[in-house]
Amino acid sequence: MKGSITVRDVAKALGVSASTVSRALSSSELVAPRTRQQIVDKARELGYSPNNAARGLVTGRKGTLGLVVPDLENPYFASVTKGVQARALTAGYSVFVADSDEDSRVELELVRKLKPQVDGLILCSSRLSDQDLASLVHNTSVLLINRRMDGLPNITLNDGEMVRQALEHLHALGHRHVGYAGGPTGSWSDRQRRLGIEQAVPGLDGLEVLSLGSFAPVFGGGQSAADLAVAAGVTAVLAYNDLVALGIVARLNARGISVPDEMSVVGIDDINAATLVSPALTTVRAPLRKLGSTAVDLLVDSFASASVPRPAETLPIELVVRQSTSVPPSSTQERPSGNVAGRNERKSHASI
Amino acid sequence: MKGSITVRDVAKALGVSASTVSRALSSSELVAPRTRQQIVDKARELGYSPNNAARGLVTGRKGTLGLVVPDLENPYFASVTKGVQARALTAGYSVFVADSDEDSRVELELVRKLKPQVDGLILCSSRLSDQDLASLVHNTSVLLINRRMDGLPNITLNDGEMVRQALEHLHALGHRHVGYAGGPTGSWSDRQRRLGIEQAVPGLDGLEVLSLGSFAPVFGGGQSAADLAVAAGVTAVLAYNDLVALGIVARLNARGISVPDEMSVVGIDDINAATLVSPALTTVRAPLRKLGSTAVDLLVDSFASASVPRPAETLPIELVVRQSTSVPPSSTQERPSGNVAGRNERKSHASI
DNA sequence: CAACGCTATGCAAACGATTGCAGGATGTGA
DNA sequence: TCACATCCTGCAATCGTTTGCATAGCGTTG
Repeated sequence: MKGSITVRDVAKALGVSASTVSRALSSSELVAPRTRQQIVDKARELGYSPNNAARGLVTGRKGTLGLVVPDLENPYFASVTKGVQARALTAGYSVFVADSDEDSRVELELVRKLKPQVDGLILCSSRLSDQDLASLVHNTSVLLINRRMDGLPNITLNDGEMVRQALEHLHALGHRHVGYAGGPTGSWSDRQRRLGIEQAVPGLDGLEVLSLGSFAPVFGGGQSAADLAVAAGVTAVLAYNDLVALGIVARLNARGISVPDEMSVVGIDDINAATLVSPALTTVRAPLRKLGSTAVDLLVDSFASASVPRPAETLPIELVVRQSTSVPPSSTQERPSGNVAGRNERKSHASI
Repeated sequence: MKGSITVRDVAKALGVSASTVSRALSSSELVAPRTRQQIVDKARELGYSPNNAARGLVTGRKGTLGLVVPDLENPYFASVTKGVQARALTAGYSVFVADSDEDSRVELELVRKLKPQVDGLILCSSRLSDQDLASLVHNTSVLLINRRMDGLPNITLNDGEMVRQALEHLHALGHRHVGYAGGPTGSWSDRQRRLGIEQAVPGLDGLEVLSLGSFAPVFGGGQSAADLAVAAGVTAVLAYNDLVALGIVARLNARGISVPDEMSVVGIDDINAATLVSPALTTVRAPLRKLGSTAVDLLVDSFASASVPRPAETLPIELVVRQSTSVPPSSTQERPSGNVAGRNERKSHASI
């Protein structure tokens, strides 16, 4: 900060002017090749690195991006952040990371604070209301992850395809009575997934999907969901995400119910922890890092051609079969906890 | 960004000079109360917000901090990052987060790039060589987490106390033959822990601690360590961190060796995943978020009184007993895999 | 009433990089 | 050898803010 190397220092060391140094390091064609090489070498030798603030002052381009996530400790967002960070680095941006702690008021404050400091803002699974979101559009480039809003560039996962692949897998194993441990109310992704379930069920002969309710998207949420699944008498559970699935598995284990012999469990996301537990979790892999890196690409593209927003992008996903799913217990075998909840009469229909 | 309001706009609107506006909005006492009120009102009315880049250019204070971690997806660093972020927010700083991907060359590049953009840099578990690190000291305020270097403010966990509490716990349960699944060679923390083991063992009657080797601080590292532990014939393993411990537990489970009945396992850190598995991990809790928030405090303090560096700080830790530890199997009971490795003859001595 | 002191304000020079414009060096062709 | 085009390079202004210095205005006091 104090005695840091400036473009002038490099210039003086070579007996050229500051402007030549500046040109040599950016718009390469306007300077003689030999001079340029000398400058580049000298700059590296002196450890020169441009002062972004000063550059931003004249160009308007600040070289920074902002990323707001609900919870850095959630492995989902950690992976997305990692993807954003890596891609931003190669694209020449530094990134401000902010954690809203799942609080929309904090998120709004963060966005306000970050806005004037960045070239663009990435909002991941934003908890902001539509109108708050809309008020940002005017002065800033914003990109949404896991949320859609007209006029804003965004990127989402194919939620419908995720649940379809999971259900197909369970159906193929022979399961006909499946519970869905849903995500938080108001979650855009959860809505998409319930929609996807409704669309997938008719194509899967004899399959019935029962909503177990809405749960916090964390380990504890899964623990509560587990008991409801047992009570409902389903043979398999599809969870909103891996953390919920892990909670379910843990709770079933604790109750002495074997996974997958007595109950199959499928997660979504394929976070790292999915392989750390036993049985390892069958899940639908979401390319989380790619979600982050693509977000950066789209945002940076939108700087160049602000007028032509790319169509909303959807990333491909993939089922990963591990040890938490298997064929259902033979129908003659009695379930330990009994089947108290009346089973839905309708066949081949999701009661979501 | 384009037509944003400047201090000059506010000045013109009131017929005063830009300097007066600047002063009114910062060093409040130098301007007449009435004028100041007018300026403040007008500024708010026009929606003025200062351009941080321009301010940073002249004051040198940029209002930003930089944080470099080896891997954002590692829950350890995710928690530290969360702590840093939260504390920086209340202290009025935005924070650049960068992920070095465990690569010291990448880390050096990141540091170079971040250095001129921030008021201070927090390096967590830096992989940098001492000389690279030393070269940064000159121009920048740097704070080290989990590493000590003379002249640099730093904060570390009490590694010696961590292993001591873990060993005391195992000793109290009756274990006398304990393996240590160590961290990566060259890790400052691992060295401290081995030192701590040597110091703790003499006080624990009859205890013998055997080094199982050095392992990558991840799940896979633990899996390899597990087999060595069984071969060494120990009744308990202390792991370098929770991820290693989880790997050990998983591998033992896979081999049909019961934890904790046949082998006890203790981790370090208490990451979230420690409770997600079964058996839940007994571990030594490290206050990771506090590690991050304290780091910010120390760094910001160092801005004010650069000449008086605070003494190196060490955070308290705490043993958390869960289900992965128990009394050792009775000595008459034969271990499944036999005890092939000759047991160290020395009593009450760590062969670390 | 004059001289002095204090306070509030303006002027202008920075900070470091970029960029339009002008001018110097060089080479080519007549 | 001269004119002219071409290609590099330097000068200087600029971005928005802060801040040392100068000064105008005012009140106070002897």
